[in-house]
Amino acid sequence: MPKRSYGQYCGLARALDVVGARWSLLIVRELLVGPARYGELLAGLPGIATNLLAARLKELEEVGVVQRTLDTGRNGVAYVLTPWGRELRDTVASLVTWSTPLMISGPQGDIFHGRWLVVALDALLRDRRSKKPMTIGLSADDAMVAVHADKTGTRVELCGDNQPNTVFRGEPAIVLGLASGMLSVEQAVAAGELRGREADLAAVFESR
Amino acid sequence: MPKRSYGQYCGLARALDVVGARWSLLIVRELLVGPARYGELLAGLPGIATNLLAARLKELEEVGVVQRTLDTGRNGVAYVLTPWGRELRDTVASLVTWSTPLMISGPQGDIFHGRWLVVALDALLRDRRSKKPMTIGLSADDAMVAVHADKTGTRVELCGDNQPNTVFRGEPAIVLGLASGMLSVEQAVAAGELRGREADLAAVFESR
DNA sequence: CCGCATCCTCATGGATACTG
DNA sequence: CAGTATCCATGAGGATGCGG
Repeated sequence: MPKRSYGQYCGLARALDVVGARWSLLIVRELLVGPARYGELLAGLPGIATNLLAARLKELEEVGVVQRTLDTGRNGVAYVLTPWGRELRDTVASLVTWSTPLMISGPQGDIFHGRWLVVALDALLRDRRSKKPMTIGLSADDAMVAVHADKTGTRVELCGDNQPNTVFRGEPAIVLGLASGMLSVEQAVAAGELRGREADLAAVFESR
Repeated sequence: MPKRSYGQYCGLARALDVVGARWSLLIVRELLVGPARYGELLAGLPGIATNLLAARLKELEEVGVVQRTLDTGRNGVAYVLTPWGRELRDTVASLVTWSTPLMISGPQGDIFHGRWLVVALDALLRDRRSKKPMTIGLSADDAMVAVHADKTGTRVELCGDNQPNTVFRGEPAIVLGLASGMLSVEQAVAAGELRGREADLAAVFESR
């Protein structure tokens, strides 16, 4: 909701009037993982200026995408997505899926947070009806894992090499509890599968 | 592809690095309907500055979303989406679907082009597996039409009132050739259903 | 005329300092 | 910790110029 509206009676244009501003969808990405404090958002959005985060949060709140809530337990406020805001999960997922050609080149010096895997894996694994076989690679600690998914199901393999972008090989194994269908955002967060290892995870990509 | 990259190894961030700039997705919207000349894009994107359109087209071409082609027939260049660019149809559709709460208030002075209906109707009617019943309203010339879609199928009704945002009523009729499943982008364009009446169509919205 | 390139102004974004 | 305030850099909007 930059003051700059496109002024077009078109769904796409109006949607972009609301979430098309720089950083807006990335804030939504952070909140798709779960409620977050201001400081956590700052940490999860490396590169954002603090005044911009404050401004975006205010805008997103005014238009009904984000809501400020009381953070019971720790005292203070936490930001949460409204039900309508949560529906942006589809949009975020489609962009993540679309971006795979941009991801296969590896990090290239870009910052990585394991937290982002929650959204990325959710997007890539969510609709297995699209039968396209895919391989998702990720490295955690000193191990590298490949998740192969096709119409026959999902297999997880341990790879010998730790470098991102490696050609996968190695013997099958079950690692990190990754299994077909378990990685809805809510499940992954609830299971705590990723929480503790966020700092260790290093790369995700899909080859197709 | 603003020079400003988010610098994050995250699918969403990299996607937004490519199509997150202002006007980029609206250009994609125009090209989803079909190839277009520079002047046609200018006309279809009211409010864009001509230098910005030129810049965006160059960026989108460099990253492989758009391609310049020879416009055989009329001599000159035409802009087309690459296969990868066409895959943004999913993203655009999800944003259009998400935007419906922003559309029910009506045009409110915003510009409207019937051409945009091709993308909007494609998005709203494309996946009838999501069984949510919906009503799409549109007015053409002096008639107002309601398309009701639910799990039982699609009905088209003619409404008595010409004003956008009217409560639908009236006797059933088939108007404009709107029928379930006929409105893939390609079909609508090929059938010329909308081409000739673009200037007449006035509103589309969904109530849910 | 179409397809841009240039120039100028101002809104928006980015970095950092500061405050309740 | 959770933001504001400030200042500078950058990108958008609008008018206009210009070559093919």
